This record gives sequence, C-alpha cells and structure tokens, in this order.
Amino acid sequence: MNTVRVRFAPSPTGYLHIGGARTALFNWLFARQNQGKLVLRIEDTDTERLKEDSISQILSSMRWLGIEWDEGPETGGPCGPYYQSKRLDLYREEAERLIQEGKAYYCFCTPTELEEVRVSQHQAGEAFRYNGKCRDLLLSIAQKRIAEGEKAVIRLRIPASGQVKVKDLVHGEVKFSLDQFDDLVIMKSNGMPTYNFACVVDDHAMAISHVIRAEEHLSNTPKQVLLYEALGYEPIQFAHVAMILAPDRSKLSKRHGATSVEEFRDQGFLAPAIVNYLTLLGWSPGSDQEIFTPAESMDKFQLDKVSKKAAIYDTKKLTWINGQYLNSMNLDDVTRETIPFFLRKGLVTEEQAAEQYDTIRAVVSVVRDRVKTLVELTEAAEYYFKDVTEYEEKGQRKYFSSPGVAELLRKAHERLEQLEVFDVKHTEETYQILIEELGIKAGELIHPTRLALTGRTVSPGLFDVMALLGKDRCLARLKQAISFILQISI
RNA sequence: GGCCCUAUGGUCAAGUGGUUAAGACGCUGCCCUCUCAAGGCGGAGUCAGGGGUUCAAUUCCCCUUAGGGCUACCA
Repeated sequence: MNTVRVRFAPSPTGYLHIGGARTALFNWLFARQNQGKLVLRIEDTDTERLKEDSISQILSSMRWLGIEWDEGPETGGPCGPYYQSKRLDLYREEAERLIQEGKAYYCFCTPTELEEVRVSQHQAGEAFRYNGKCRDLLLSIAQKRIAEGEKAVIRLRIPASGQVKVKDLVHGEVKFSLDQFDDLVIMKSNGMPTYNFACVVDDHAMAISHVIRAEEHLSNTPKQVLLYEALGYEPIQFAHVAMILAPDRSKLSKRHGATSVEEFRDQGFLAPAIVNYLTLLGWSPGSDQEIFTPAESMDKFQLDKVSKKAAIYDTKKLTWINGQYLNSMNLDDVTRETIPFFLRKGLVTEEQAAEQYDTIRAVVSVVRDRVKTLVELTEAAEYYFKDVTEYEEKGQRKYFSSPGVAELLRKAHERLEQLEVFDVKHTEETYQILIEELGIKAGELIHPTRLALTGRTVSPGLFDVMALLGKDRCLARLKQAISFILQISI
C-alpha cells in the first residue's frame, strides 16, 4: 500500500496569494482524504528574488487558513531540512553523479554569449536553443578549468529527438517532442540548483507520491520526467490544476489589488470562508452544495474532477460566502475575529475589549446578520461605540424634515424616560402603545428614532439598538436630535 | 516565433450523442417588513465561430479565433 505524500513548495519571493493558497489547499485536502502527509518545502534557490519576511508571511497565512502541514519548517520531519537552500549538498551530489555517468556536463558559456546566440537565432527565425558548444568538452579538461576557478553551470544532456509523455491526473497524457528542448541547466554557476532539478531531487528524496501544482508547471514537467529517468528515480504522479486568474484574465499579481491571503484578511474575510470559496474555485462536488466544511471537502474531493479551465476569482461570491459564515459561525469566534477590527478603527481599546467582552459580543450579535465582512461589521457597529455627531443627509431630508417630528421624538423621550426596565421587550411595547395612541404608522416614529440614535438610516432592529445603547444614551441622543431638528427647521 | 493547456450565461459551474442545458454569486421584478439584511415567489442572460462524423451534435474529430502557460544560470 503506497502512502500518499504530497507537497506544497512555495518560493519565498512574495506573500501567499490566493492561487498558491488554493494549490496548498488542494494538496491538503488530498493528503487528508488519503490519510497521507502534506510536506511544506521552501524553494529558496533564487537568491536574488528572495524576500526576507516572505517565509514567515507564507507560514502564517497558511496557519491562519487552517492548512496544516505535517512536515516542513517549524514542524520538522524525517526528510528535512525543508529549505532547499539547506540541501545544497544533496543537489551537488546528484549533479556530480550525473556528470560521472555522462548524463550531464559542465558548460562554460557566459550569459552574454548565450544571449548573443539567442539574438542571432531569433534573427534567423529559429527557435531559441542552446547551441551545444560545451556539450562535447572533455570531462578532464572541464574539471581542470573548474579547478582553476572558472565558473560553470551543469547541463543535462537531452536527446535530440524522441518524445516524452507526461501522465497527468487532470489532463490525461500530454506528449512533448524532445527536439524543442535545450540541454537544461540543472546547477547554476553560483552553485545553486535550478528549479526543475531541485524539485525532482527533493520530490524523490522526500518520497512524494503526487505532485499537485499549478498548470504553469505543466510545460516544465517533461524536463522533470527526463530528470527522473536520468537520475534513475521511480516516476511519480502529476496533477496540474488550472490557474486562478485576476478579473482581467491575467496572471495574479500585485497590480490587481488584493490577491494575497493577508489582504483578504484585512478586508474582513474569514479564513473558513476563503477556504470554502477556494475549494469551489476549480472544483465542484457535482451537487448543489456551496457551503462546505473542510471535513466535507476532504470527503468529497476528487482530483480528477478538478477543472482544466483557468478560473477568474470573483470577490462578490467570496463576499456572499463570507456572509454565510459570519452568520452561522459561533458568536464567540466571530467576536474574537472582529475585535482586532474594532481596535484598528479605534472603537475600543485593548482594555475595553477585554473588560466589555460581553457587551461587544452582544453588539456583534445584532449587527452581524446584516453585513458580509468584518469591515462592514465594524462600520455597522460604530453607532454603539461613538457618539452621533452627524446625521445622514438623506435621512435628514426624509425623516427630520416633516413637521412635528421634534414633537414626536419628544413624546417618545418622555415615555422612554419612564421605563424601569429598558430592554427590547419594554421599549418595543412602549413604542407600540405610543404609535397606537397617536394613530400613526410605525415607520413615522421608528425611522426618525433610528436616525436620532444611530445617525443613520440603516441599523439593526431599532429595539435591539435601544436595548444595547441603554436608557441614558438613548435619551441623550433623542434630546440631541430634537434640538438639532429645531435648529434646522428655523 | 515554437511547443503545451483550455473554451457551457458577467463570474463560478453541473451535464449529456437525443434534456424545456441544473445550481450558485451577481443583476432584476414582486411579496414580507421599522431601515438594512435574511427569507419566499418570479425574470433576463449561455453551449466562441466554421467545417466534418452521425438519423441526431453543446457533447466526438479537424480548423479558426480567443485566453493562459512554458520557451531563463525565476520558481
């Protein structure tokens, strides 16, 4: 029985974007479904593009999403180290072995020389291809030049003709003709391995069973297959999942606004909602179900049902899903997620957040089912934490301008003032009685009151608002509104 | 340029050699209603184009087109 071992192998050149997150997610689902392991490997062989804090960002984004790796940075494991920069000896050994076996050779051509070749090939209308200059250099001579300090890369010999077949779990068999491939560089002149080489060596060394990655790598795969053969490794299963594209159909990048997991978090999206959305992007259970727990996804996920078609992510649907989670998640969890947003907005201090947790929780409770993100929630909860300093203009026109409003509010004030128990039930009763007595429509009193208490035309149910604000603040805000109305009506 | 992948409403998508071509988001009409949201009932909107194969193609094949990827001492 072969154990499933998959890996997610980001290169730390930036933050984890949603495309990477989805690749990680699919790997995770597949691993868990098959009681396998997910390995996290950091592909930090490009010393120039490496970004300092990006590893910790990637790790924390994955943790936040709840994608757990079984082996990798910070968790360790039997196949470590899990940073390619710490595995250089392995790559060198394997490259050396290929040289000894005559399957690879040193190449002393400089980047400038290669560039010249490329330019002339381009002018001649030919395909770009390494011209094979160092291909037949005698090994002893090459070694001597190395010993003298000359820089060289190591290239893999690739047959000039023939075909490579890539068996892919989502695409089926894909054929490539060899005549289009260069002798590819496997070790750079700075001693670092190239992506295709390090990837193959590590996937083998880490006993990976399935490589699940983005489709951008499909065209690299024949080269990797060739490397498997050259190195004498057992072949491996590949699955290339369609990419996630930005709304303008191009590859995800910074210029598209929010594409990183962190940015989505800052915009008030919840981790399980993002995971749910990403699960549905490029995969469908084949049923009507839209809302999934990870456990359900693990149960139903099928690699061969993964879409071959690149998907454009749609914030609107993510927002909708987020709303679903916001309303159905445990209230304490939502409250905990919301508090940082309150802090950032300056609605509460850390001490207040701790002391008044129950109140905050109550506020979140009445506000959450009418908003879709935590940012919206914070916005909608402002009335509770901040005094009303202005009234929405539209509301003023609609509700504060009719004659007799001030008097109406004054009466409401009078009645509310007499209440002993100021809760939802009693405030509502009071209003009902008053409305009946005056023979008016409920809205005639409720709308101006809402505007007076919140400064807005939109809020949670009015009596929820009242109960939460408490008697003193309600009365004060009513008074304030009355004088405001009298003032503007002059 | 060469090679590879892909193509069902605006977006995500189910689906099949014969269907009125699901569903979701979004948009929209109505109902409900203290606003908003939610909910309920409706609506508009799709098989990229052209050739084949076939009694029959959205479905199979080819071409075109479009999008994406690879073609680096990036990953």
